[in-house]
Amino acid sequence: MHTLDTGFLTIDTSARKPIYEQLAEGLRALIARGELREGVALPPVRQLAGDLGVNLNTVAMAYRLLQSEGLISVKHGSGAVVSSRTTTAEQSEEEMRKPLRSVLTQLVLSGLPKSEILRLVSEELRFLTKGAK
Amino acid sequence: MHTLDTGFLTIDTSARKPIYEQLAEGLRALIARGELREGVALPPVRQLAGDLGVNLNTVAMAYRLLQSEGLISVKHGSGAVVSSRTTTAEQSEEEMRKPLRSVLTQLVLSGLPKSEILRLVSEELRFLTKGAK
DNA sequence: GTAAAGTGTATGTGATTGTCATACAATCGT
DNA sequence: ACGATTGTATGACAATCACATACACTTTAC
Repeated sequence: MHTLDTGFLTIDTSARKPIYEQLAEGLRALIARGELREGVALPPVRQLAGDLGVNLNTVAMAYRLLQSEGLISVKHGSGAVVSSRTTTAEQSEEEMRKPLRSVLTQLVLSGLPKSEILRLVSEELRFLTKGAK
Repeated sequence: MHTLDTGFLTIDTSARKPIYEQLAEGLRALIARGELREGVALPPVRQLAGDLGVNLNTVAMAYRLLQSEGLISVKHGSGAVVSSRTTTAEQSEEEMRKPLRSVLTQLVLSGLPKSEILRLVSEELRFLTKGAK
């Protein structure tokens, strides 16, 4: 498994999912958990790219994606800053359910009992909302 | 939103996710819920492809993917049959957690309260394990 | 104030991937 | 056996991803 890591972020270059997507996902998690709070500056694209060993444009793409979700504010010449802890673009309930259903289906098919799945979910949720203000 | 539909399966051609992946996902869900039970034959690739308006190879790719997960058995000349209700390849706990965390993160960032998320999860889980034997 | 350093952005290239059209091969029914 | 029905393999084309490089905006130092 080809993985790149900075301590805060881990990406798997052999995964089907694009690097810039994995990066956005990792940053999203950090923002959700409050490890990157509103107003905090994200590392410059070159620095993060260098740390991970990927191209700076790949990082830039992740930043633009997060910006389009309303989570960060990117400004040419200055940098990127966490701007919010909630996404702006609101999605329909069905759009939220579909990925959830997909993940739960996988867990069910893997043979995990319902109770164990619920335990996993609760644990992850607790972790995610730990740093809530 | 460009969507193709057969009543049982719905795919979104404008989505980032490949069609064959969406197809596999939909079929996985049908198997998990027990709407496609062990021994039942899947539609021929040409039929499903025709119904959806996609290429037969796209459907064939989905079938091969499901076969590699141990859910169905595909045989040249005969067809594809549901072979199991649990995936064979077992994944580490971390491999199962990662997609779950990603989905939950999205839900949290969308502003949904923890209680509401748990309700969603329970509801989907109940639906998924409804047709359990 | 202006230059240099530091920041994100735009452009173009090669490799990979997704979807398709078409031809091939295995199995089943009669 | 033969034809019909099924999955499979091959090759073409477009879209996407990650990269190298050059560009443009902001801040800092002096």
